[in-house]
Amino acid sequence: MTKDNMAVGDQKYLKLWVRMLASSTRVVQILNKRMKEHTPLTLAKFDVLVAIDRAPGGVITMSELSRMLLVSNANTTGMVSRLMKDHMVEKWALPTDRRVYSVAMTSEGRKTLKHAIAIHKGWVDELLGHIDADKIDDLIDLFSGFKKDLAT
Amino acid sequence: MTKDNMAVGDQKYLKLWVRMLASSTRVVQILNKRMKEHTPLTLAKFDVLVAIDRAPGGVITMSELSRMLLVSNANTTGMVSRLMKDHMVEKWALPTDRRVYSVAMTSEGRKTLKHAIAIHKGWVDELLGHIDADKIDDLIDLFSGFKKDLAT
DNA sequence: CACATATAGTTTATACTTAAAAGAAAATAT
DNA sequence: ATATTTTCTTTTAAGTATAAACTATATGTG
Repeated sequence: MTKDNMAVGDQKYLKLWVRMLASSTRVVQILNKRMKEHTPLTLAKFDVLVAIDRAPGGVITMSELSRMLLVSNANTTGMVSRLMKDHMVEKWALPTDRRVYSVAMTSEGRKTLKHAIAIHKGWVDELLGHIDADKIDDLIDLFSGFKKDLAT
Repeated sequence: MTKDNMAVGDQKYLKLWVRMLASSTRVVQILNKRMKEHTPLTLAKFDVLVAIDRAPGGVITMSELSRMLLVSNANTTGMVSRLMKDHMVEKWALPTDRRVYSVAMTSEGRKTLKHAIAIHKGWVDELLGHIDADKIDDLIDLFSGFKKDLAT
């Protein structure tokens, strides 16, 4: 049964969306609160460091960072500025194209991230732990399916 | 298989969480953009109006609104202020307890919401439409399960 | 009554987010 | 060569979110 043959007045997709959004909002709130309590990072700053860490060589441009994080370039400018003030990352213009900036972690950033990754994983395992493990692969596939279609 | 007997180094919960968060973030971005294009509301303002609409008699206090929306009281103050400036809601102190404020929609708010609800439902059906309908009840149960445990 | 405590809401300071406009540098087209 | 366009990033203005401090009111308790 797809959208096409759903009964008029059926609210199932809406109900699912409301609960899914409430769940992820709540998990984000908890992860953010714990991250602030246990590290010098916020969840948003953690996400930036993870994206830099995953880039080849640990170096990434501002635009690539925006794409990874699903945020605007304007937001990336602000996040990187705040992380520079925190001495977690550094940034320099490419000599070959001075419009482009490279961003990388400082040693303090790498050390902070290493700790944060470990405790973050534990929290996620805890907060999602009620989900049956034999359902997880299906769910991963389900959410992967969102990526494709979703143009604005 | 629960968290207790998961293999060391298993990243399945983390992978699931990353995809779930990316999916809901993307859907929120799209819904917000469309809401701003097609109504005088943002998605956050829409959520406030929906919560008021669901309250008995269409009247709700600031604190109840905060609980419904899973946001801080401070944020509710700001949201309601902006919606008052838009002439979508009104607010008055209870005569029996002047600390407490009642919030309700104006007729303009109700008219705007009615239109917004209809088009929002269509967008959700579209954006979640790739999910098999026979999985939906299970998924609703799954996300309902998040609510219970999740203390900070 | 007076004083302590609790409750409802707002203010302030800060962080994160976007769209739109602007700036700077590079690429392309005369 | 120079003008135009494109690309990369930042700035600006506004909205959304929180914690912590504060105001106002209500409710004890002696």
